[in-house]
Amino acid sequence: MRKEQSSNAINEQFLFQVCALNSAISVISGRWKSQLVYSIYQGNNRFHLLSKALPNIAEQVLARQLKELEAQQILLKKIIPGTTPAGIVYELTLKGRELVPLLQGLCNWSNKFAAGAPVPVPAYQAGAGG
Amino acid sequence: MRKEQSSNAINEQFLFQVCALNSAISVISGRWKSQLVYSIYQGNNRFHLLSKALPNIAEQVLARQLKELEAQQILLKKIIPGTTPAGIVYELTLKGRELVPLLQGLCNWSNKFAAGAPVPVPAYQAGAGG
DNA sequence: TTATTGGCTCACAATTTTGTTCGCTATTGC
DNA sequence: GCAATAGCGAACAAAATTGTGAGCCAATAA
Repeated sequence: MRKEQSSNAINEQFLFQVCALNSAISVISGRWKSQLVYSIYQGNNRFHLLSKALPNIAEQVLARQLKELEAQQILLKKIIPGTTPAGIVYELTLKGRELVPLLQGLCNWSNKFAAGAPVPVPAYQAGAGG
Repeated sequence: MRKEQSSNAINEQFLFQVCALNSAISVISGRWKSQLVYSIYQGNNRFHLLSKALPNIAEQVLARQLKELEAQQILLKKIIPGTTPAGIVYELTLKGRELVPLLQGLCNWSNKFAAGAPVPVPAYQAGAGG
């Protein structure tokens, strides 16, 4: 549970006020979270599909992270009628869908500068070999 | 210190392998971190300037976060010669500079969907009033 | 009757992150 | 001799996140 008056929580709130960037980061920064968003985007829109796509995640953790993403309005749950036990489909909201290209941007950025990747050279240096 | 063999650490590594997205998230997700990148980008390139820009951060925490950002090659330190005590300038690397627009994207995304913001309406619904 | 399915909730333990206290460098100025 | 400056490092405490063990629902198949 949150302490609300801890320095930690106060600093978090402070950052939220400084720039919405920090709220965005806090939304996507939990373990599994952005990967879940991306997995759902790819069509793994059921609990067991996500479980299969990310074999290391415990079901309890999966449930918790999904719940948080729902609270943050990144996704929503829809009950599939006439199934037993009732199945649930996870769908990205507009907010969630618009997050995806940003995540892809981060992915590309990370790949570009990964260890072992060819060193990126600024344009004005490229070919300036002597 | 890291435990390396904890489920937590193993899962983190697992996600790093699934997609570079997860490495990117782990780079920017510490408290203060992306705000520091942005502050440096805005010209607060000295320790005391950052301290002033973010009055709530403890100096030791600031030092630690800067050190981590340096280890992740987001920024680098340059000693100002002939000053006493020796001053240090923080500069974004290419990797750091290319992170900035992604952070701005996250900021815009967050603002767009913030509570109180006008509800974004998909194009095909806009004006479909009957 | 018991196991199985799909999706969870709750409480607690393990781990990690964040903040705090103390101290250090080395020079200038009072 | 002592404070101030600019920038930290180490060790520890507080808080937050993540993982784990147990169990629940309600129908249906074995």
